[in-house]
Amino acid sequence: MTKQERNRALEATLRAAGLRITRPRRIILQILSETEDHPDATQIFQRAVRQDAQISLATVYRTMRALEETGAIQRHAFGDGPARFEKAAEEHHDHLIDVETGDVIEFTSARIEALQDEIAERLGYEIVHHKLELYGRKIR
Amino acid sequence: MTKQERNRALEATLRAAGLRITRPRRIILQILSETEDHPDATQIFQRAVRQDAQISLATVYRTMRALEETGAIQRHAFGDGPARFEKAAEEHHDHLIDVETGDVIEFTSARIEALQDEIAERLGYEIVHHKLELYGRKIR
DNA sequence: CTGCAATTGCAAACCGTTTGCAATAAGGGG
DNA sequence: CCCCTTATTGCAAACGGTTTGCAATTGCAG
Repeated sequence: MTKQERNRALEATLRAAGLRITRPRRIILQILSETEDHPDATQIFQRAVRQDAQISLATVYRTMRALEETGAIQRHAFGDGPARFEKAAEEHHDHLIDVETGDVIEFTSARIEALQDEIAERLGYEIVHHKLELYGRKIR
Repeated sequence: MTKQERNRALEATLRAAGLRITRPRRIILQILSETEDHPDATQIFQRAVRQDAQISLATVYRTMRALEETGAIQRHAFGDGPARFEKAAEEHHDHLIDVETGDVIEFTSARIEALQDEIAERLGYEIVHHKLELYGRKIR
Protein backbone atom coordinates (compact mmCIF):
# COMPACT_ATOMS: atom_id res chain seq x y z
CA MET A 1 0.00 0.00 0.00
CA THR A 2 1.52 3.31 -1.03
CA LYS A 3 1.60 6.33 1.19
CA GLN A 4 -1.11 7.91 -0.92
CA GLU A 5 -3.37 4.92 -0.73
CA ARG A 6 -2.95 4.87 3.00
CA ASN A 7 -3.84 8.48 3.20
CA ARG A 8 -6.89 7.96 1.08
CA ALA A 9 -8.00 5.13 3.29
CA LEU A 10 -7.57 7.21 6.41
CA GLU A 11 -9.54 10.04 4.96
CA ALA A 12 -12.26 7.72 3.85
CA THR A 13 -12.55 6.46 7.39
CA LEU A 14 -12.87 9.96 8.74
CA ARG A 15 -15.32 11.03 6.10
CA ALA A 16 -17.43 7.95 6.68
CA ALA A 17 -17.49 8.90 10.32
CA GLY A 18 -18.72 12.36 9.42
CA LEU A 19 -15.57 13.91 10.84
CA ARG A 20 -13.48 16.67 9.40
CA ILE A 21 -10.10 15.70 8.18
CA THR A 22 -7.56 17.38 10.39
CA ARG A 23 -3.89 17.00 10.96
CA PRO A 24 -4.20 15.50 14.45
CA ARG A 25 -6.80 13.01 13.35
CA ARG A 26 -4.81 11.93 10.36
CA ILE A 27 -1.77 11.32 12.51
CA ILE A 28 -3.66 9.48 15.22
CA LEU A 29 -5.51 7.28 12.77
CA GLN A 30 -2.34 6.45 10.99
CA ILE A 31 -0.64 5.40 14.19
CA LEU A 32 -3.55 3.13 14.90
CA SER A 33 -3.48 1.67 11.43
CA GLU A 34 0.17 0.90 11.51
CA THR A 35 0.64 -0.47 14.97
CA GLU A 36 0.48 -4.10 15.88
CA ASP A 37 -0.14 -3.55 19.56
CA HIS A 38 -3.00 -2.13 21.58
CA PRO A 39 -1.70 1.23 22.78
CA ASP A 40 -3.32 3.39 25.43
CA ALA A 41 -4.05 7.09 25.01
CA THR A 42 -0.73 8.18 26.44
CA GLN A 43 1.23 5.94 24.13
CA ILE A 44 -0.72 7.16 21.14
CA PHE A 45 -0.09 10.69 22.29
CA GLN A 46 3.65 10.10 22.62
CA ARG A 47 3.87 8.64 19.16
CA ALA A 48 1.75 11.42 17.72
CA VAL A 49 3.89 14.11 19.25
CA ARG A 50 6.85 12.81 17.33
CA GLN A 51 5.05 13.79 14.15
CA ASP A 52 3.52 17.01 15.36
CA ALA A 53 4.85 18.46 18.57
CA GLN A 54 1.74 20.46 19.33
CA ILE A 55 -0.84 17.72 19.41
CA SER A 56 -2.48 17.57 22.81
CA LEU A 57 -3.48 14.61 24.90
CA ALA A 58 -7.00 16.01 25.05
CA THR A 59 -7.25 15.72 21.30
CA VAL A 60 -6.13 12.14 21.44
CA TYR A 61 -8.89 11.38 23.90
CA ARG A 62 -11.46 13.26 21.90
CA THR A 63 -10.42 11.52 18.73
CA MET A 64 -10.55 8.13 20.34
CA ARG A 65 -14.02 8.86 21.57
CA ALA A 66 -15.22 10.07 18.20
CA LEU A 67 -13.74 7.14 16.35
CA GLU A 68 -15.09 4.70 18.86
CA GLU A 69 -18.58 6.09 18.50
CA THR A 70 -18.52 5.61 14.78
CA GLY A 71 -17.13 2.14 15.16
CA ALA A 72 -13.80 2.90 13.51
CA ILE A 73 -11.85 1.79 16.54
CA GLN A 74 -12.46 -0.30 19.62
CA ARG A 75 -11.72 0.48 23.23
CA HIS A 76 -10.57 -2.20 25.63
CA ALA A 77 -10.08 -2.24 29.38
CA PHE A 78 -7.69 -5.04 30.14
CA GLY A 79 -7.44 -5.64 33.85
CA ASP A 80 -7.23 -2.24 35.46
CA GLY A 81 -5.09 0.52 34.02
CA PRO A 82 -5.85 2.85 31.15
CA ALA A 83 -8.07 2.03 28.20
CA ARG A 84 -6.29 0.55 25.24
CA PHE A 85 -7.30 0.91 21.63
CA GLU A 86 -7.14 -0.90 18.34
CA LYS A 87 -8.58 -0.10 14.96
CA ALA A 88 -11.86 -1.84 14.36
CA ALA A 89 -11.37 -5.41 13.41
CA GLU A 90 -12.87 -6.68 10.23
CA GLU A 91 -13.76 -9.81 12.11
CA HIS A 92 -14.66 -9.98 15.74
CA HIS A 93 -11.97 -11.49 17.93
CA ASP A 94 -11.14 -11.98 21.57
CA HIS A 95 -7.92 -11.39 23.47
CA LEU A 96 -5.32 -13.34 25.34
CA ILE A 97 -3.29 -10.98 27.50
CA ASP A 98 0.19 -11.99 28.61
CA VAL A 99 0.13 -11.20 32.33
CA GLU A 100 3.86 -10.70 32.40
CA THR A 101 4.41 -8.44 29.41
CA GLY A 102 0.99 -6.99 28.70
CA ASP A 103 1.24 -8.31 25.16
CA VAL A 104 -2.05 -9.07 23.51
CA ILE A 105 -2.73 -11.99 21.23
CA GLU A 106 -5.94 -12.02 19.24
CA PHE A 107 -7.93 -15.12 18.58
CA THR A 108 -11.36 -16.25 17.53
CA SER A 109 -13.48 -19.24 18.29
CA ALA A 110 -16.75 -19.78 16.55
CA ARG A 111 -17.54 -22.49 19.03
CA ILE A 112 -17.21 -20.17 21.99
CA GLU A 113 -19.33 -17.57 20.24
CA ALA A 114 -22.02 -20.13 19.62
CA LEU A 115 -21.97 -21.26 23.23
CA GLN A 116 -22.34 -17.69 24.39
CA ASP A 117 -25.45 -17.19 22.33
CA GLU A 118 -26.83 -20.41 23.63
CA ILE A 119 -26.24 -19.42 27.23
CA ALA A 120 -27.71 -15.97 26.81
CA GLU A 121 -30.76 -17.34 25.14
CA ARG A 122 -31.28 -19.83 27.91
CA LEU A 123 -31.21 -16.93 30.38
CA GLY A 124 -33.71 -14.97 28.32
CA TYR A 125 -31.28 -12.44 26.91
CA GLU A 126 -29.96 -11.42 23.55
CA ILE A 127 -26.29 -10.51 23.50
CA VAL A 128 -25.47 -6.93 22.66
CA HIS A 129 -21.76 -7.48 22.90
CA HIS A 130 -19.38 -9.48 24.95
CA LYS A 131 -15.91 -9.57 26.30
CA LEU A 132 -13.73 -12.60 26.60
CA GLU A 133 -10.25 -12.09 27.94
CA LEU A 134 -7.83 -14.80 28.80
CA TYR A 135 -4.98 -13.78 31.06
CA GLY A 136 -2.11 -16.19 30.74
CA ARG A 137 1.52 -16.94 31.15
CA LYS A 138 3.67 -18.19 28.34
CA ILE A 139 4.54 -21.84 28.77
CA ARG A 140 8.28 -22.21 29.25
CA MET B 1 -27.59 -19.60 60.05
CA THR B 2 -27.80 -17.78 63.35
CA LYS B 3 -26.33 -14.38 63.94
CA GLN B 4 -23.61 -15.98 66.00
CA GLU B 5 -22.71 -18.47 63.32
CA ARG B 6 -22.56 -15.69 60.79
CA ASN B 7 -20.29 -13.73 63.02
CA ARG B 8 -18.05 -16.69 63.52
CA ALA B 9 -17.84 -17.25 59.80
CA LEU B 10 -16.94 -13.63 59.18
CA GLU B 11 -14.24 -13.71 61.80
CA ALA B 12 -12.87 -16.92 60.41
CA THR B 13 -12.56 -15.27 57.02
CA LEU B 14 -10.69 -12.35 58.48
CA ARG B 15 -8.46 -14.49 60.60
CA ALA B 16 -7.68 -16.72 57.64
CA ALA B 17 -6.69 -13.61 55.77
CA GLY B 18 -4.35 -12.64 58.58
CA LEU B 19 -6.37 -9.51 59.26
CA ARG B 20 -7.39 -8.08 62.58
CA ILE B 21 -11.02 -8.24 63.41
CA THR B 22 -12.30 -4.72 63.50
CA ARG B 23 -15.71 -3.15 63.52
CA PRO B 24 -15.47 -1.72 60.00
CA ARG B 25 -14.26 -4.97 58.53
CA ARG B 26 -16.95 -6.97 60.24
CA ILE B 27 -19.61 -4.67 58.88
CA ILE B 28 -18.21 -4.57 55.37
CA LEU B 29 -17.79 -8.32 55.18
CA GLN B 30 -21.26 -8.87 56.45
CA ILE B 31 -22.71 -6.58 53.81
CA LEU B 32 -20.87 -8.55 51.17
CA SER B 33 -22.04 -11.86 52.57
CA GLU B 34 -25.65 -10.86 52.68
CA THR B 35 -26.09 -9.06 49.41
CA GLU B 36 -27.23 -10.64 46.20
CA ASP B 37 -25.88 -7.95 43.94
CA HIS B 38 -22.42 -6.76 42.98
CA PRO B 39 -22.09 -3.42 44.76
CA ASP B 40 -19.36 -0.88 44.14
CA ALA B 41 -17.31 0.74 46.89
CA THR B 42 -19.66 3.68 47.27
CA GLN B 43 -22.68 1.45 47.67
CA ILE B 44 -20.89 -0.67 50.21
CA PHE B 45 -19.89 2.48 52.02
CA GLN B 46 -23.46 3.78 52.07
CA ARG B 47 -24.77 0.55 53.48
CA ALA B 48 -21.98 0.40 56.03
CA VAL B 49 -22.62 3.91 57.26
CA ARG B 50 -26.11 2.87 58.24
CA GLN B 51 -24.57 0.54 60.79
CA ASP B 52 -21.73 2.75 61.88
CA ALA B 53 -21.86 6.38 60.95
CA GLN B 54 -18.15 6.93 61.20
CA ILE B 55 -16.88 4.37 58.76
CA SER B 56 -14.95 6.06 56.00
CA LEU B 57 -14.87 5.39 52.30
CA ALA B 58 -11.10 5.01 52.52
CA THR B 59 -11.56 2.10 54.86
CA VAL B 60 -13.97 0.48 52.48
CA TYR B 61 -11.40 0.71 49.72
CA ARG B 62 -8.63 -0.54 51.97
CA THR B 63 -10.73 -3.44 53.12
CA MET B 64 -11.70 -4.38 49.61
CA ARG B 65 -8.10 -4.38 48.63
CA ALA B 66 -7.04 -6.50 51.58
CA LEU B 67 -9.83 -8.99 51.08
CA GLU B 68 -9.18 -9.19 47.38
CA GLU B 69 -5.52 -9.94 47.94
CA THR B 70 -6.34 -12.85 50.20
CA GLY B 71 -8.92 -14.12 47.78
CA ALA B 72 -11.88 -13.56 50.07
CA ILE B 73 -13.63 -11.35 47.56
CA GLN B 74 -13.44 -10.65 43.85
CA ARG B 75 -13.22 -7.36 42.04
CA HIS B 76 -14.96 -6.83 38.72
CA ALA B 77 -14.82 -4.01 36.21
CA PHE B 78 -17.99 -4.23 34.17
CA GLY B 79 -17.84 -1.89 31.22
CA ASP B 80 -16.44 1.33 32.54
CA GLY B 81 -17.52 2.79 35.85
CA PRO B 82 -16.41 1.88 39.33
CA ALA B 83 -15.15 -1.54 40.36
CA ARG B 84 -17.82 -3.84 41.73
CA PHE B 85 -17.31 -6.54 44.29
CA GLU B 86 -18.69 -9.89 45.33
CA LYS B 87 -17.60 -12.34 47.95
CA ALA B 88 -15.43 -15.05 46.54
CA ALA B 89 -17.47 -17.66 44.80
CA GLU B 90 -17.15 -21.25 45.86
CA GLU B 91 -17.33 -22.13 42.20
CA HIS B 92 -16.00 -20.03 39.41
CA HIS B 93 -18.66 -18.35 37.32
CA ASP B 94 -19.00 -15.77 34.60
CA HIS B 95 -21.36 -12.83 34.26
CA LEU B 96 -24.18 -11.68 32.07
CA ILE B 97 -24.73 -7.97 32.57
CA ASP B 98 -28.08 -6.44 31.71
CA VAL B 99 -27.10 -3.40 29.67
CA GLU B 100 -30.27 -1.61 30.62
CA THR B 101 -30.38 -2.14 34.38
CA GLY B 102 -26.84 -3.11 35.27
CA ASP B 103 -28.16 -6.28 36.87
CA VAL B 104 -25.74 -9.15 36.90
CA ILE B 105 -26.64 -12.76 36.31
CA GLU B 106 -24.08 -15.41 37.11
CA PHE B 107 -23.63 -18.50 35.03
CA THR B 108 -21.16 -21.26 34.38
CA SER B 109 -20.31 -23.32 31.37
CA ALA B 110 -17.86 -26.15 31.62
CA ARG B 111 -17.80 -26.32 27.88
CA ILE B 112 -16.66 -22.75 27.51
CA GLU B 113 -14.02 -23.24 30.18
CA ALA B 114 -12.73 -26.26 28.35
CA LEU B 115 -12.57 -24.37 25.07
CA GLN B 116 -10.64 -21.57 26.71
CA ASP B 117 -8.00 -23.95 27.99
CA GLU B 118 -7.77 -25.49 24.58
CA ILE B 119 -7.28 -22.15 22.89
CA ALA B 120 -4.69 -20.95 25.38
CA GLU B 121 -2.76 -24.14 25.04
CA ARG B 122 -2.76 -23.89 21.29
CA LEU B 123 -1.27 -20.41 21.64
CA GLY B 124 1.38 -21.65 24.03
CA TYR B 125 -0.08 -20.19 27.18
CA GLU B 126 -1.46 -21.41 30.44
CA ILE B 127 -4.43 -19.47 31.72
CA VAL B 128 -3.92 -17.60 34.96
CA HIS B 129 -7.47 -16.32 35.04
CA HIS B 130 -10.01 -15.13 32.58
CA LYS B 131 -12.96 -12.88 32.20
CA LEU B 132 -16.07 -13.63 30.23
CA GLU B 133 -18.76 -11.03 30.27
CA LEU B 134 -21.89 -11.10 28.19
CA TYR B 135 -23.69 -7.80 27.84
CA GLY B 136 -27.28 -8.36 26.89
CA ARG B 137 -30.79 -7.09 26.72
CA LYS B 138 -33.70 -9.00 28.16
CA ILE B 139 -35.86 -10.54 25.48
CA ARG B 140 -39.29 -9.00 25.70
C1' DC C 1 -2.88 -4.75 81.73
C1' DT C 2 0.76 -2.97 78.70
C1' DG C 3 3.11 -2.01 74.47
C1' DC C 4 3.58 -2.30 69.73
C1' DA C 5 1.95 -2.87 65.29
C1' DA C 6 -2.15 -2.77 62.52
C1' DT C 7 -6.00 -0.09 61.41
C1' DT C 8 -8.72 3.95 61.16
C1' DG C 9 -10.66 8.68 59.67
C1' DC C 10 -9.58 12.70 57.51
C1' DA C 11 -7.96 15.42 53.91
C1' DA C 12 -4.97 15.84 50.35
C1' DA C 13 -2.90 13.58 46.41
C1' DC C 14 -3.36 10.75 42.49
C1' DC C 15 -4.27 9.16 37.71
C1' DG C 16 -6.83 8.60 33.71
C1' DT C 17 -10.18 11.09 31.43
C1' DT C 18 -13.36 14.92 30.35
C1' DT C 19 -14.63 19.68 29.73
C1' DG C 20 -15.04 25.07 29.30
C1' DC C 21 -12.97 28.39 26.83
C1' DA C 22 -11.13 31.30 23.32
C1' DA C 23 -8.44 30.72 19.20
C1' DT C 24 -7.89 28.23 14.88
C1' DA C 25 -8.96 25.65 10.89
C1' DA C 26 -12.13 22.86 7.67
C1' DG C 27 -14.93 22.91 3.86
C1' DG C 28 -19.59 24.12 1.67
C1' DG C 29 -21.86 28.10 -0.68
C1' DG C 30 -21.47 31.73 -3.37
C1' DC D 1 -11.23 31.64 -4.73
C1' DC D 2 -12.85 33.78 -0.54
C1' DC D 3 -16.24 33.92 3.30
C1' DC D 4 -18.90 32.25 6.81
C1' DT D 5 -20.37 28.92 9.78
C1' DT D 6 -19.28 25.28 12.50
C1' DA D 7 -16.20 21.74 13.97
C1' DT D 8 -11.95 21.11 16.05
C1' DT D 9 -7.99 22.35 18.68
C1' DG D 10 -4.73 23.40 22.76
C1' DC D 11 -4.63 24.72 27.22
C1' DA D 12 -5.68 24.44 31.86
C1' DA D 13 -8.90 23.43 35.10
C1' DA D 14 -12.35 20.03 36.71
C1' DC D 15 -13.69 15.46 37.24
C1' DG D 16 -14.61 10.71 39.45
C1' DG D 17 -12.81 6.79 41.32
C1' DT D 18 -9.15 5.32 44.10
C1' DT D 19 -4.99 5.70 46.93
C1' DT D 20 -2.10 7.67 50.46
C1' DG D 21 0.38 10.46 54.45
C1' DC D 22 -0.54 11.44 58.84
C1' DA D 23 -1.70 11.38 63.62
C1' DA D 24 -5.01 9.21 66.56
C1' DT D 25 -7.16 4.87 67.78
C1' DT D 26 -7.58 0.03 68.27
C1' DG D 27 -6.63 -5.02 68.35
C1' DC D 28 -4.30 -8.40 70.43
C1' DA D 29 0.05 -10.97 71.97
C1' DG D 30 2.45 -11.36 75.95
